Amino acid sequence: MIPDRSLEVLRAIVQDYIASKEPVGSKSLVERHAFGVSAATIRNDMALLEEEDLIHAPHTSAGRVPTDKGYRLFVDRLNEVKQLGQAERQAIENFMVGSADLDETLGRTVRLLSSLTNQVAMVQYPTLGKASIRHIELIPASDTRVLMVLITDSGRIQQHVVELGQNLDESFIAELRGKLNELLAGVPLSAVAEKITGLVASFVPAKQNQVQLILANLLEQVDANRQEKIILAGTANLVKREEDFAGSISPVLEAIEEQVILLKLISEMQAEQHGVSLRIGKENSLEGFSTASVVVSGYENQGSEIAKLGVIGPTRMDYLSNIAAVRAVARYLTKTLGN
Amino acid sequence: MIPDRSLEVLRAIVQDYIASKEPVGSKSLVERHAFGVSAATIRNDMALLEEEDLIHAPHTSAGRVPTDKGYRLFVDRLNEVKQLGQAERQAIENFMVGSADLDETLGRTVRLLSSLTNQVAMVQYPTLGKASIRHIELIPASDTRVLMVLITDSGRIQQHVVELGQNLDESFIAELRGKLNELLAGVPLSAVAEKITGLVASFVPAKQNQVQLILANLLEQVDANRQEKIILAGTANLVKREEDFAGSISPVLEAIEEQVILLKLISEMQAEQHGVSLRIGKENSLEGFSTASVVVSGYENQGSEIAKLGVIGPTRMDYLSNIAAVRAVARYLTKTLGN
DNA sequence: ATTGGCACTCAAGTAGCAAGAGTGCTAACA
DNA sequence: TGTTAGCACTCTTGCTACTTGAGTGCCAAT
Repeated sequence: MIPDRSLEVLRAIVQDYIASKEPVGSKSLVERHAFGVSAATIRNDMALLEEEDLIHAPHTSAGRVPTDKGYRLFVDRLNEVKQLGQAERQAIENFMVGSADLDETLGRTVRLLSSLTNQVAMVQYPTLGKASIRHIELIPASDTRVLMVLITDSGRIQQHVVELGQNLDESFIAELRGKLNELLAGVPLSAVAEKITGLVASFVPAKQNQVQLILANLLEQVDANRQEKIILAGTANLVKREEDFAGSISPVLEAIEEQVILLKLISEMQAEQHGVSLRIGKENSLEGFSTASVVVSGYENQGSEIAKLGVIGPTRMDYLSNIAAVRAVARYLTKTLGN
Repeated sequence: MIPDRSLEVLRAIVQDYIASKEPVGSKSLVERHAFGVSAATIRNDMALLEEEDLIHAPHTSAGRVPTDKGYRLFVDRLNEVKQLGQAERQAIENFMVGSADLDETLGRTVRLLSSLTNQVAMVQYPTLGKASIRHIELIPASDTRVLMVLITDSGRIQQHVVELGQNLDESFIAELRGKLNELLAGVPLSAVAEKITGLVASFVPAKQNQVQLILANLLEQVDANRQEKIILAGTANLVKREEDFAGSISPVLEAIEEQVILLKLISEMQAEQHGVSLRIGKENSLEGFSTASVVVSGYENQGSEIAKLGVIGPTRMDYLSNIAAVRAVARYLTKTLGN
């Protein structure tokens, strides 16, 4: 087992390294922290930590840098997660107040998280897997196009324009709207497909191809809810921190431009302690993320987790602050969504 | 006046510099281009160009680099703008096909432009200043909330949720919807405010505060159309080209994160030749954009320009290709919007 | 277990040097 | 007058060698 003082040394190394971004040596360590022992003793402890693969010396005669494993131990066992300061709490309150619809709320959230952490922030749009349909509206949008609005009981509103290719007939649209709502109100999204089988046949043949079109579009929209979406903010922060990433940041940049990669990344992360999930460096299964860390938390609506949010930054990040920020923002978002 | 051959030399310098990213000297110039004269003669020409502030030597014994003024002369007088290649045209077609609503179309457009130019691309959402209302829809979204959908004759659809604070009354909503459409169908957005004065008074007192709420929201949405919006893609390209920017890119990054700055930048650019507007380096009024160039073109709907799109990159960019791409994408977008 | 001492290593900075690219100028040339 | 060759000069770049300083690892003494 690793003795207590060695763990204290590890904690000091992580803290100093995050603060200074320079490998930290035994001498500066004893200067900055009151260990009550000499540098030579610290060196012995450091040798032990190195053996355990918790720290690592980039060069024979350089100071030490925490390894991924070292960071992991640091966050898991050596620290209480900070509470946010008063100023930050205030900032959150100010930011979130007065958001009306989901788009705006999530937009504000992601910008908030980015400015709070100075990292790249991401917010995933809620998945509607468990949601059900509250109402479907069909509105003529032009001579041949109809706007379909899908409202779910999670409060999400989605709209899409369907091109019918021929002049539309108000009464027919009204009829279809009535039938759809009668059939689908309260139906979970996952059950929509089976519910509407047979609906086409209930219309006069002349209208069947239009019905077909609209239904296909409806299914597409329901499906689009499984195909998730992420919004980002603060990508500029990545560049400002470019040197913090040991290697190149291009894999990270590419991931950020590719929603699919980010979604995969997020979906693999299940909440751990504090309700927050953390992947440090090589813990990320993703190739090229070996110098990046990801902090993610789920947020909820009506008691169940609907999506996730988090930040991406260099492994050399301030884990405690970032975890605190992600957790706090997730809570506020949950609260905001609950109205 | 500057002799023809000197201008040829300028063209050659710009081309070589864009290709190699290295200052270009007299010797390599005669090797790569068949001028039919010796390097010494070229040197004389270069001295002339330098006197005119068209090129500049970073160091006494280095090659020359075009100045902003040099680039300007190059694009204005020394070249035909390229036509896009077959492959690129095909890419545009493929990209744009099958976009249904405005959001999606613009989203595709901006990604297309980014991948075509390998620069940061931006697309401004259409301003609806001249548009008029086609239809207003009010849809109950939950017990106390109503969804307001605003459809304009430019095909744009906007939706917003209004919180009424008390249980809503279907027949009242229907009445309001009827009155609103009767009053506002075909009315230009700019005239909405005056049209609805007095509408509140036509309702029974018990409903007036709800009407007030909804109308306030309607006006807000109409106003939100003046407050413009820009979407971006390919910010990662900026980082890849970081070295291409002489100084730091942080001002550019900040501008990109701040919609307001971008909007200001764009709004100052009026179309010049080829329907494309170009600002090179210090021509940008914006502080910190002295190493960036911006290429912008307007796009149209129903014959009038409704918004702009373009790219941002280092002054050392391939102007001809980028201008061609921006122009082509703007045309395709105009075509797509015209259905 | 801790400590002081000491030899050793390595990165980073500095100085000197040679090579190469490019310039400006001048004098000759067509 | 425009063009050219030649040449001295400048400046960057890369290389090498050297020094310095931070930091280590080990050992013998406490």
